[in-house]
Amino acid sequence: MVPNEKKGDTSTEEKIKNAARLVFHQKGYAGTRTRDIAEQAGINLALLNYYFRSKQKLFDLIMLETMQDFIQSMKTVFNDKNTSLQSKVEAVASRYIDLLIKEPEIPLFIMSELRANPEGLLQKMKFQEVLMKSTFIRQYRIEVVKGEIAPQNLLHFIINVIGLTVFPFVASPILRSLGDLTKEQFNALMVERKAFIPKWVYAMMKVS
Amino acid sequence: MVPNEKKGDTSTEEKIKNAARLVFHQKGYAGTRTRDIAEQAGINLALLNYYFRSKQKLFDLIMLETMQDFIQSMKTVFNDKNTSLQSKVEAVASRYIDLLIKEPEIPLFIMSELRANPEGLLQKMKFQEVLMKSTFIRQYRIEVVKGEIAPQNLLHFIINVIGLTVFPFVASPILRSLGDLTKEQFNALMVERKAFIPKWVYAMMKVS
DNA sequence: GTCTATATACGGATAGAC
DNA sequence: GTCTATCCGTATATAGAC
Repeated sequence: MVPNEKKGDTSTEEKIKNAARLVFHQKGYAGTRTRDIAEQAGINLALLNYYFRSKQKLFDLIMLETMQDFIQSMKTVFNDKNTSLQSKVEAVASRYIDLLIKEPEIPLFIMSELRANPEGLLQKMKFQEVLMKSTFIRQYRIEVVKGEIAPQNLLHFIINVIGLTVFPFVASPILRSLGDLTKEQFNALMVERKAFIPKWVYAMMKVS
Repeated sequence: MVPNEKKGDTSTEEKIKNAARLVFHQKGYAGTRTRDIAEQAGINLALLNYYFRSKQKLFDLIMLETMQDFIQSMKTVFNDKNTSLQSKVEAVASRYIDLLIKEPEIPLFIMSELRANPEGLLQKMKFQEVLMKSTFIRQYRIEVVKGEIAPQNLLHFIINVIGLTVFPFVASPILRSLGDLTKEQFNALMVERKAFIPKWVYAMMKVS
């Protein structure tokens, strides 16, 4: 029987990767047992080592892919020369919120694992280069010069856009408990924010 | 030799607790080895179990204390009937930023550990009651009625205040890498935010 | 109360049959 | 490629001497 490796996610290797992504995202590296992954994938524990050599190697792979997905999805938006700064903020908020409704554990996963591994991955991803040299940032600087935006530190702007978008997902257990919200009610609240965030950010950035 | 139990942190029990707090906050429950705690405390591993029975019991204690400290420090602010809403936002931002500069790992610690343990602690802490029945929230509602604030969902207001304050500390590895900042430069940026956040929040909340 | 030595359990990884 | 059985290091926890 030839395994259907091209059909997408049915190959054993893909099943393991998908299971690993799920479990690692939920429990982090230290909290995950290879046995959990094997069970989730519906395969035998030995196969995990057969395909990926070790827990660490499998984790590194998932971590890299996760961060790439998270960044790559924004590169296009940031560097579109045909859209205004404000519409870029709209696009970022909208896309991230859609993504995070599907995979809400990603930010906490990335940030938790990054505290252990300080500089390793961050430089490899050239995070700084991708964002800081983008059209997005150039447009921001232009608006500051034109007086449309108060001349605060650029990082405040970035923190605010990302924070308003991502933070509620990081803190969702607390927020859901505070408002006594179901998962659906919480998600609806996040969808509301898609329209608010660009307006909010612009209002903030007029403040000196 | 009588151990100086009253002198503060010199008793063995306190030494272990302080070490445990430090290590758990940095590495989380799963990532921490009891040996790390013993070493950090400068005591023998067996003493840890002598005083606290198990890793789990010690962790539960630290977790509870950490969350209480985090909430308790705000109860006073939230319920002060003699200060305006805006000055409460100022006080919250200012106090949290001071606290987080001293102990920046706390938010990530709480949120990471909360994703595992869903409802257990949150209800025990009566988070909802403390905040939702506070003077802070009553004043917010009054300003909405008076038309000073656009009638958005109350949770957006809370998410925004807390998010703008806490998020940068959660994401600090990424942000520091983005801006190529030393710890000191990062902290200075956070101090700047003390003054900005109340202004920003007010500007946002006028937006419909 | 504090130590050394040790029991016990658990998790990652491999050997080897099929 | 996939399984069962097992090895072996590591981590929590306890026993027992001092």
